[in-house]
Amino acid sequence: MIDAAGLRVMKAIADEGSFTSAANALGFTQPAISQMVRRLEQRTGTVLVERYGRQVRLTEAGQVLARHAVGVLAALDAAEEEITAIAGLRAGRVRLQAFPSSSATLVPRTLAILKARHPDITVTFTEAEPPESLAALRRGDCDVAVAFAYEGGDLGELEEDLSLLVTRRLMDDEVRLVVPRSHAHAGDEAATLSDFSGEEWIAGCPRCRGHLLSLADTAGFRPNVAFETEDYVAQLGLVTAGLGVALVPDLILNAAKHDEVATLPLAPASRRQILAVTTPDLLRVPAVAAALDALCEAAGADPKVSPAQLVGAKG
Amino acid sequence: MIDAAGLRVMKAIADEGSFTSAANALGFTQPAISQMVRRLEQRTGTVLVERYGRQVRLTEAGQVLARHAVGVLAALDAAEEEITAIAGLRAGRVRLQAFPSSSATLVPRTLAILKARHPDITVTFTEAEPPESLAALRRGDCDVAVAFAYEGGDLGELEEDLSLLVTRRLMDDEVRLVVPRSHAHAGDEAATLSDFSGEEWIAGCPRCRGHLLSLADTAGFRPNVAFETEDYVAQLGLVTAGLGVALVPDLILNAAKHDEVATLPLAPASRRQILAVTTPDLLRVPAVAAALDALCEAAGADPKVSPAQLVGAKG
DNA sequence: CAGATTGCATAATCATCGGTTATGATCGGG
DNA sequence: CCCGATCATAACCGATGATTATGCAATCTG
Repeated sequence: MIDAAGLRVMKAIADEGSFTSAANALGFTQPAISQMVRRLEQRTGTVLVERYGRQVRLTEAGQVLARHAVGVLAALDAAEEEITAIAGLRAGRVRLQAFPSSSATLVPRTLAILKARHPDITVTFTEAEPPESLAALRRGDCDVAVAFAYEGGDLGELEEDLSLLVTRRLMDDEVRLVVPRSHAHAGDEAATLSDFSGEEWIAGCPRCRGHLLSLADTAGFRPNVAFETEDYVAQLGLVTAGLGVALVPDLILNAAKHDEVATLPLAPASRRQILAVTTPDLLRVPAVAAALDALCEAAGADPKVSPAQLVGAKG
Repeated sequence: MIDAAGLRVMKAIADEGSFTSAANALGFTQPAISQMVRRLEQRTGTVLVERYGRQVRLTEAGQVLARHAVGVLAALDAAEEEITAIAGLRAGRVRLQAFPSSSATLVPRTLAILKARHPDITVTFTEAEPPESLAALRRGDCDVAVAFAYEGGDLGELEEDLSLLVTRRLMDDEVRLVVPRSHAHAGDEAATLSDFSGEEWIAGCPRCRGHLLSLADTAGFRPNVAFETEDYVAQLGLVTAGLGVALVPDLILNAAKHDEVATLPLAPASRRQILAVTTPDLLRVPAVAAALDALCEAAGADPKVSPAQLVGAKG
C-alpha cells in the first residue's frame, strides 16, 4: 500500500515546502510529484496535503508519513550500504573448512593473504575432513571447502560427489614413503612399494588408509597395518621409533619436522589433488572469490608461480 | 534502488525456505518471485540467493536484506496503521480557534459532543478573534476557525476575506441592547436605536465597536463611547452600574448572568452570523469533518433543530 | 489595476515494472 | 528409471510512474 517512493516524496515535500522544490530535490518533474501525491491520497483514502492558494502544506496524515519516512529511508540506506560494502569487499564473510593437514601451511598462508588484501572481511575457519566439509558446503554451512582427492588406480577419480559444485585445483600433493633412517632402503632414490610388502604399516585418516590399501593392492600385496592415527606428527614419531613405515603427503612433510626419518618418492609416483570447492553461486560472491584467489595464491596455483616451483622449493 | 516489495520478497524467502512457499505466503506465483530476485540481484550487483540443487538459500547479502526487511516493513505497517487510525477517527487532531464570546457556550458544547463521539481524537482549542483565527487558518496553524460576521447596512457583507476558504453557517446571533433596569425604555418591547443617541455607550471588541458605529450611523447619530472593554461580563457590570448602555449578542446573554439589566431586541433587528471556517482540503479530513458536525450540532444548525428554536428556547 | 510570474492540476503519451500463464530443465525420490 | 517437485525462462499484458505540453488560479509588480 505505502512504498518507499511515496515516503520519499512526502518527506521531500515536508522538507522543501512545495511540490516544485520537492521535484527538483528528487530529480523529478513537478507533475510527477502531483500525481504521486494524488495516488497516495487515493490509496490511503486520506487527505495528505492541504492546498491553500498556490502553496501546499501537509495535513496531519501527511506529516505522519513524512515522519515515518525518515526512519524507513534511513533503514533502506543502511541496507544498501551493507550490500555495497559486501560487494566492494569492505565487508563480508567467508566460512572456510579445510582438512587437517592443510591447516598447517595452506590455510594460514591463505588467511594472511586475505587479511592483507581485504582486512575488512571476516573469515571463519573450521577444520573438517572432506566428507564433512563438502556436506557442510551442500548444507549451506560453509562457503569454501578445501578437500583432497587421491589419483587412484583410475586417474581422476574423485572420491566425493562433486556434482553441483565447482572445484578449483590448488596443487598436486605428492605422497612419499617415510621410513626410519636406519632402514635398508633409506638411501634409495625412490621407493618401489612392493619392496615394503613385509613392513608394518602406519595408516592415517580413513581415506588415506583406503589409498594405501589401493596402492598396495596394485603393487600386489596386502599391507599389515599395525597402527592407525590421524595425527601426522604421531605417524612420523612412530616411524622414527622404528615401529613401521608410512605414506605421508608432501604437504605434511613441508610443515612438520622430520629430521629423524627418510622420505622417499614413490615409483611410480602417487599424488593427491588439493582442491578448493564451492558452489557456482558462491563463486560470484566477492568475498568467496577473494578467498579462492588467496587459496590459489597460497598454493602457488597462481599463474605467476607454478606448482612445481613451489613444491620444489619446499621439498 | 531497494524497495519495500523487494525486502518483503527476501524476507518471505528467508522465512519460507523456498521460492514456491514464499510465493504462496505472499499470494504471488512462483515466477514472480524468481524474477523479483533476479531484478534485485542485478540492481544490487550481488548474489542474493544460492541455488543448490533444487533448494535455495540466502547468501550473506541476501540475509542482510531479509534482516533489514523486518524493521522496514514494521515501520511501514506502523505508518499505515497510523493513517488508517486517522481515517477511521481512532486518532487525529483538530486545532480549533474560536472568538472569545463563543468559548462560553458553543465551544464547550462542541468539545463535549466530539469527546463523546470520538474519544480518541485530540482537540486543541485556542481563543482568538476572527482576524487572528482566520490568519492562523491560512497559515496552517489551525484547522477550524469559529468566526462571526455582522450583517451590516449592506446585508451579507463579510468583513473578512473568505476566498479560498469554506464556511459553514452555524447560527444567527441576534444583537440586543442592554440597558439598566431603571432605564426609561427598560420595559419596551423593542428598542429603536435613535432613541438612545444621547446615552453613553459601552463598546466591546474593535469589530463590535465598528458594528455599533455602523448601526448608529444608519440611525443618524454618532454614539458617545464612554467605555471600551472586550470583557462582556464587565460590559454587563458597567450597564448594571448605570454607566451606559451596550449592544450585546445573544450568545453572551445566554451564557452570562444578567438579572440586573434589561435586554431589548433592536428594531430593526441586527444579527451577526456565527460561522465555522476551514479550507476545502481540511473539510475532507475526518477529524475536521467531525469537528464541524459537532459545531453545527452544538449550534443547533443541525437539520433536526432549527436555529430559531434554539435561540428562542434560551432567550 | 493589468499583466507577468509562480505553482499546482490535468491531459496525453510512453517506457518500464511487475505480475500472469505456459513451458522447459533439472534434481531427488519411489 | 520414471515421476514429482522446484526453479528458470519465454511470451504476454496491465498498471505504474515518469515525461511534455498546457491550463488555471493566486500572488507579485509596475
